[in-house]
Amino acid sequence: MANQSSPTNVTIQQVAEKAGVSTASVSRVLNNSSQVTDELKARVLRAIDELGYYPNRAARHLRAGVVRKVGVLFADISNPFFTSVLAGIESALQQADYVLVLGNSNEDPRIEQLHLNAFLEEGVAGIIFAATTPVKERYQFVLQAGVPMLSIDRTVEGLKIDTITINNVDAAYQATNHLINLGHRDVAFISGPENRTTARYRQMGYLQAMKDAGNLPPRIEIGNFRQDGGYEAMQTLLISAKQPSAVLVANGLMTLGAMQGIHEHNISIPGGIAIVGFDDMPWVTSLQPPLTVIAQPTFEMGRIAARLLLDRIRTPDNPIQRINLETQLIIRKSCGYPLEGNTSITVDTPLRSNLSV
Amino acid sequence: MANQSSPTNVTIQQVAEKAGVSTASVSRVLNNSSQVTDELKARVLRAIDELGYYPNRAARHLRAGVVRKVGVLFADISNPFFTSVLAGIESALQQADYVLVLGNSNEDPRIEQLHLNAFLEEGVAGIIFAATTPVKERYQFVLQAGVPMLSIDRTVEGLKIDTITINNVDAAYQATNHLINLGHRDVAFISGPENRTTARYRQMGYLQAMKDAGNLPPRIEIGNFRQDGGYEAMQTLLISAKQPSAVLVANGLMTLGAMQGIHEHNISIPGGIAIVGFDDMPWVTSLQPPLTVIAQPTFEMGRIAARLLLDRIRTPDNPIQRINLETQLIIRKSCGYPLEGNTSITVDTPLRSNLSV
DNA sequence: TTGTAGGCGTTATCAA
DNA sequence: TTGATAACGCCTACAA
Repeated sequence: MANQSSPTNVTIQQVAEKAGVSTASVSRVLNNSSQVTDELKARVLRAIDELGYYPNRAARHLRAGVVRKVGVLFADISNPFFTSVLAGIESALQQADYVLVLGNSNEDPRIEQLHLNAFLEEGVAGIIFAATTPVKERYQFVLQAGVPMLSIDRTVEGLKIDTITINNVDAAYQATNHLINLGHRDVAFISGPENRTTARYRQMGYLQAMKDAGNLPPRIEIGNFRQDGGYEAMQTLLISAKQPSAVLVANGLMTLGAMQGIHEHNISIPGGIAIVGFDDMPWVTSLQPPLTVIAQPTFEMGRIAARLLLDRIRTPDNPIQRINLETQLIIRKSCGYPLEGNTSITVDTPLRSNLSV
Repeated sequence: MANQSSPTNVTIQQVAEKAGVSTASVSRVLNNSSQVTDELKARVLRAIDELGYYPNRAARHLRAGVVRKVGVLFADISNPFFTSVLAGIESALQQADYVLVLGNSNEDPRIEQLHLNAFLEEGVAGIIFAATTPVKERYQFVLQAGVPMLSIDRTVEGLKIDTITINNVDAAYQATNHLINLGHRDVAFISGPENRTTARYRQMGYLQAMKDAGNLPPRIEIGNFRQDGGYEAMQTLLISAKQPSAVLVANGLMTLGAMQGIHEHNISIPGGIAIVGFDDMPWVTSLQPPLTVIAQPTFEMGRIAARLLLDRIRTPDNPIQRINLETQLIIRKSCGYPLEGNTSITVDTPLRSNLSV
């Protein structure tokens, strides 16, 4: 009894016939609109059940002109950071009865364009994305098509769209400061690709903190935001003439690579080297020692992004919002205790934000 | 110049008018079908460009009755295991020019039903899912609607659908054997929820290995497949009268929890306790020591699942396939070296499969 | 080669 | 309260 070409081919027509009513009545029952006799309603519902009827969204959408569907385009869906954000988005969309269409650009602007086009054709009501490039021209056509976009995690300079990020500068500043307060003077920074705004801003925070601490000499290695990048950057630091006594790593995957590098050199943490990572990922408490990290509210970030986008869809002309979320420096054991007693940061307490992007 | 309610509201009509041709001609250009004058084509394309026209998929789908769109419904999208599978699916779908609609059931059968309904309404051509329950009746209605399903990671007994899993029994058997060959006699197993087929099969493999090794006494703790579950199960084992000398953990997140528990008790690995985990996740090489694990081919699993489903969509009446993928025991440093010299397992070599589900 | 027109499944308007 | 019908945007016979 396999269905031929088109799945779910029972229509409102057939339901109407079976129930002995008009299609209009069936429609009314479906949308439980106002006035329908209980008797009629019952007949229709029975017919629906017996036939295994499902409304066809394509037809609904065509008719209504409005679509409860949102496109989500990430740059690397296997990065746990994005995964967690995705979970937040999914949660909010589901609550609002929106469907989520997912794409992965894999950091490739070409693939990104493909997905954006597919989203437009699919008729999504809005798009949440993490841009692969900072070139605003690549994204204009979506806005021109009347589809609102929301940029998450990264910013696209000059593009007038809602944006949700974390306080990158401040977060890196505080983390660096934490290390400096513990007595470290040689604090290195493993950064990310320079065309990524997150990398740039975090680097700014790091540099500022080093400067404010009396012009300590900065030391920066650039990684690729992936595990191998963190590993290699750490190698470079460790085999250099003068090893840093502490290091701040700009994202979660690179932190893993860096840890591996440190272990392989049999250097103790925090005795031999102190380390602060980004992202409070599931594994950080299982590392040895448990990691001090800058926690981003990833799930919340996704939730807020989705809500903001839905608002925008409803009221397109509201003022553009750029939301900057607070991070939290979570102190565990990878940095040790004060070498000089002057730290003011408390364990597990959110930081004040006194710097902003 | 913000668009009102409906996005992308320029239609084939308007393009036709602007180009001074009929809608049929525009359509022909769009689907670059056979015969159209280059001159006409050029005019149409220009009009399309100037108006920023995008075809409306709802209308197309309504017309065509067939949809290049697949639903993916996972039980926990923030579990990195699923994330990696998802990446594989996305990759295959994108290649085939299919759109991916994502849902997260959060292990809740009610939400699962909601998503399945939404998928049907959305008109997906097929569904890939990880079942929240083993009750086949919950899924029948999808098949009755003519939409093929593919079960991934888990099986739904009695449901005649394509299924793709790993050789759970064999994998657990081999891993347990590895520990036994290293001289361990008290090997515990941290299992998962009993209504999950993966947990059941892995447990079977463990029990069989213990039995085959001369009826070694098994010891099983049930966790929830999440991090806290692994932590608690490990606590129970460690504070018990007789600590096991080795433990096998049934999934990746629980392994993290177990590691944390071990570290907190200041027990050395593998000296104090040996551990083998499931899933070769990004973090396992950064743990101290690097973890010996059973690696599932997660990305490939997703890819194969997507391809299989697309095949099924094209040819619905082909015989049902149940694909069982090989795993690989990757030996690192969390089990130590042979206490009695009789292991036959090589580092990083795929295992033979001599047991099957 | 190009145009006309009907219909895909639904909902909303209007009439009964 | 219920029914008939037009329209959403697109594609494809069929006609010109």
